[in-house]
Amino acid sequence: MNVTIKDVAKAAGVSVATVSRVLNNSAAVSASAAENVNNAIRELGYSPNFLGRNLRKCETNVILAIIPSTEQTFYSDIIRGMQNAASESGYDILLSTSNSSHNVEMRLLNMLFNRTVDAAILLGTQLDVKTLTDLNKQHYIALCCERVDGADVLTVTVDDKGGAFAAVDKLIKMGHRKIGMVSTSVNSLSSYDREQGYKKALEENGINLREEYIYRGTYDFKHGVKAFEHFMGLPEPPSAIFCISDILAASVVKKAISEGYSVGNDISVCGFDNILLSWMYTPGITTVEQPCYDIGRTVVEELISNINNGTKSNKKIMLPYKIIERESVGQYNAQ
Amino acid sequence: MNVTIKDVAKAAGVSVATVSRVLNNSAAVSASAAENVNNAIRELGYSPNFLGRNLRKCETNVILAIIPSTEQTFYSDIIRGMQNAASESGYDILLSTSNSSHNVEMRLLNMLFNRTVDAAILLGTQLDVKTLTDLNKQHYIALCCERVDGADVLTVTVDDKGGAFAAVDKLIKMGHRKIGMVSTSVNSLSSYDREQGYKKALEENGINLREEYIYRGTYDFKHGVKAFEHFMGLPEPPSAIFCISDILAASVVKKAISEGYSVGNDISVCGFDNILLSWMYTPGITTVEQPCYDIGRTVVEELISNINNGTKSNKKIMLPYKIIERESVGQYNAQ
DNA sequence: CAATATCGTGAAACCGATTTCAATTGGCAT
DNA sequence: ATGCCAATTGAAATCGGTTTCACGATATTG
Repeated sequence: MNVTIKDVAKAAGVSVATVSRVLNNSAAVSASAAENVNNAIRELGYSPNFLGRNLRKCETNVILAIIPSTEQTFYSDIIRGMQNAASESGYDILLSTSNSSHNVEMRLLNMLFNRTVDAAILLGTQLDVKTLTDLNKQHYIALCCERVDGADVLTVTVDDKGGAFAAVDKLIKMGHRKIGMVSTSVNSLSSYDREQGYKKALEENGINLREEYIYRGTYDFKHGVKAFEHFMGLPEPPSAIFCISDILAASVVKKAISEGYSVGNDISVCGFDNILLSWMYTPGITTVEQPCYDIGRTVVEELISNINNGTKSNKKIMLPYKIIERESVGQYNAQ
Repeated sequence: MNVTIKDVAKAAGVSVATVSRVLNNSAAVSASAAENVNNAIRELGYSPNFLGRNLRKCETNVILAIIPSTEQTFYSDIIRGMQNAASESGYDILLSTSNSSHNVEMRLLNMLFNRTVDAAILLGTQLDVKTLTDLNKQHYIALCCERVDGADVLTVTVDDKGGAFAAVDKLIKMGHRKIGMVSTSVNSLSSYDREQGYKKALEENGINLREEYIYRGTYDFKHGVKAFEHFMGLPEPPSAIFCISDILAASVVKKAISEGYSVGNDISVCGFDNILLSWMYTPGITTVEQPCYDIGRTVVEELISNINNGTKSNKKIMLPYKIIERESVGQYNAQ
């Protein structure tokens, strides 16, 4: 049924070894033989079976990227960066979603064990430090966007703490003293780091931390609404709210508007990520931009460099953020 | 270095054939032999190499889904549906993005030729009818969300024309007579079908079609802004605007608000897709919902059924839409 | 001119699994 | 005790490539 390298060899009147050499430019082949082979390939419509090839070479040139969910447009540019970097080295990126499920993640990582892919990139993971470190000893893996404390694994993230610090510091410089934060209670170090940045900004500006000003929920947009309700129920509601994601920020903004607030005047809201939504919203949402494309490129470049050199650099790379000013944040005005 | 089936066989004191039988439950193996094998597998930490396995079985149990871009959250539920349906049959879904590039798409489809995957699903494609039909003769492929006229290929979409008809008919029933449409000039039949639904609704309600009421750009959100400017520059601007996507609708709404319009009162805007954004926007955007999860499930179920039966049903399946009413559409009020 | 290096080539081993086929074993009926 | 059948089992073929190695032919060197 399918045309194999043997058929090509027969049609070209050469051995399979010669065909293979032509396919891979792996050794000198006479011009006439090469021409015969190429003609045969064209005539027969031959395409090499990668299962045979990969089995022999013990490599697939495929890198698996596991994303928690496709719900956030956030990953779009990261993936583009990954794919560009990968294709420059002859690799392909395959995506799969884990739905933040430990079981699904393990099932997907099985593709590493069974050699379907050469490496895996985890954009957020449910695995613990030990599992990750062990995994990294046997295989090529990397963490992206979400670090894991103590895991000795190649990791590329934005400067979460720095970005949060800069955003909150900016709010303070604009006169805000009562600043709420919408964070998560889930086991996520990016949230934790952003909280640290928030706290540092308060501290450096001589503002006391108030526990009731930190709301912890999940990444789900519904928690933006709940956070806003919580803050506005306080005796002294904050005049500005810093959110660990644009989705949560948009949700806070929506609720604020529906309650009759003028966002950017009565209350300021700042997000994180700079996804399309923050640009499109009315009012535009001030946010901390992640260098998504570069994050994607960097993690793949480092990973392929490890593969090619047979090393495990396990670098921890932190890329710079950028503050994007829009209309959802304004000068503090005492009423 | 790596532990193979041979190592397991040696450790368990049986032949590789017996190990294989245990791995696949393919034939009767004595309880004692099975136990030895399982112990050896556990002790050695053995995981079968799928390249060898797949090479021999001529199957990978992997389906490739090619999405034009990850930019639109729209695909999230479709992919979830695909993955659920796939895993029920022991398949995995791999995603890749083509960035709407013909070249990238062909490079990805190469995974079909080289047997890296068993089948491919195209969510939008740059390929022409002949290429698709030929491809479908040699391999298992399917179209999802975006049909191609005349392509004899399994296709699953929403009822684009029906959804657009219902949305525009609703606008008319609410008193609107001057209705703009934001469409695309790109080669996309979903846009075309939605235009047909728009035209049909006008016709059935005895409203003359005005060419200047149809703006054609691309899917890029910037075209929402341009469309709005175009419409408002007309001598008789429309009182309602129907958009072929929520992204474009949100962009129209943003521009309208920034121009001082009260969306839902001064002007009505309706989208298509029902992505998260349409819910989160202020005002909430009235839209036509696609049954994304079911679309994903259905296309995978049909595809796997084709693979298992060795058939090519090439069905054209159209799933029902649902109108979601929010605040961006209101009764026509003559000013 | 002899000795040696280089080039092009094919036969065969190999990657790691599955599957066919034949052989061995044990149980049961006669 | 003999014959027959079913249940286990392993040797070997196979999937489709890549790569090693040996060999003959040609080119280069002293």
